Amino acid sequence: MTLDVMVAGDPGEACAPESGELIPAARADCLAEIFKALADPARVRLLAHIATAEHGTACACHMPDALGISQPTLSHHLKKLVSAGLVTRERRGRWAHYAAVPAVLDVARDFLGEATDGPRCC
Amino acid sequence: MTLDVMVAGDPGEACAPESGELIPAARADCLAEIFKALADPARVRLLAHIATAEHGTACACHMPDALGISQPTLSHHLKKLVSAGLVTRERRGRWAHYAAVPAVLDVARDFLGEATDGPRCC
DNA sequence: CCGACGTATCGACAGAGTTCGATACGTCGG
DNA sequence: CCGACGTATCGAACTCTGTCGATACGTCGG
Repeated sequence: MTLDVMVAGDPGEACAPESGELIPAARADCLAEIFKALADPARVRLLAHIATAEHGTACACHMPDALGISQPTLSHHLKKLVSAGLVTRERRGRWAHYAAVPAVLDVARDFLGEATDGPRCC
Repeated sequence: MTLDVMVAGDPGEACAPESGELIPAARADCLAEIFKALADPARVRLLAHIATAEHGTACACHMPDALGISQPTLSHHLKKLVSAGLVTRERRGRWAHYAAVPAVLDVARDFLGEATDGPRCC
């Protein structure tokens, strides 16, 4: 114990001490949850399919055929999207219709906007 | 064999045959790659830290301390961000400086914009 | 020239995610 | 009432990812 850590605190400090801001962990966790729901090609296509649907809603009956995945896999991916709050599920009779939630997508889009606009300077 | 699959092709067809459009697999794969790079709280904070830095670039020296992760873990996450094209790496002397790539972030933002704007109708 | 420093890579482990077949649940048609 | 249909869940196998300690590489200061 008490090793030779006598180098003290900060030596050179060649780079700026605090360049960028550090967003709170809660916000980072929420954003990561949204992005994690989109971290799969099948779910990206699924969201695009639902969001661009004619009436804003799309039923799941044709999706396995269109995406080339099995029905349980589709249900799994849709569950992920619903859990993340990106889409909502509504059962009409024995068909399930899904609709996108623009508010949650805006959260992710705003974050990317902050990052795209670059530093606050200039 | 030859089970009673005589139900033929399509029965009821209660829902619209083609509600939403299906984006090509290549685009979905590219978008999923970007979102996968952001599917972690540490990388979300990392990107925000880099993008909002004063000169557009941030060095990696203070990051492990700020995020509470070890140095190899930081290097791993930064490698993911660089591989996805979200940030670029530039070595100045023995320090590494990272800068965000707005063009790639715009790709993800545009996709979310399409999904947020909802269906083309109305 | 050599030690100190910042960074990247390697190996290993735990944990989560993706995929499918099989199966259970709820609903419509005859 | 019962079979057919669409959907959700379960279990299992495989892969991917996150995390760390240990270590190698390249650079600066004395």
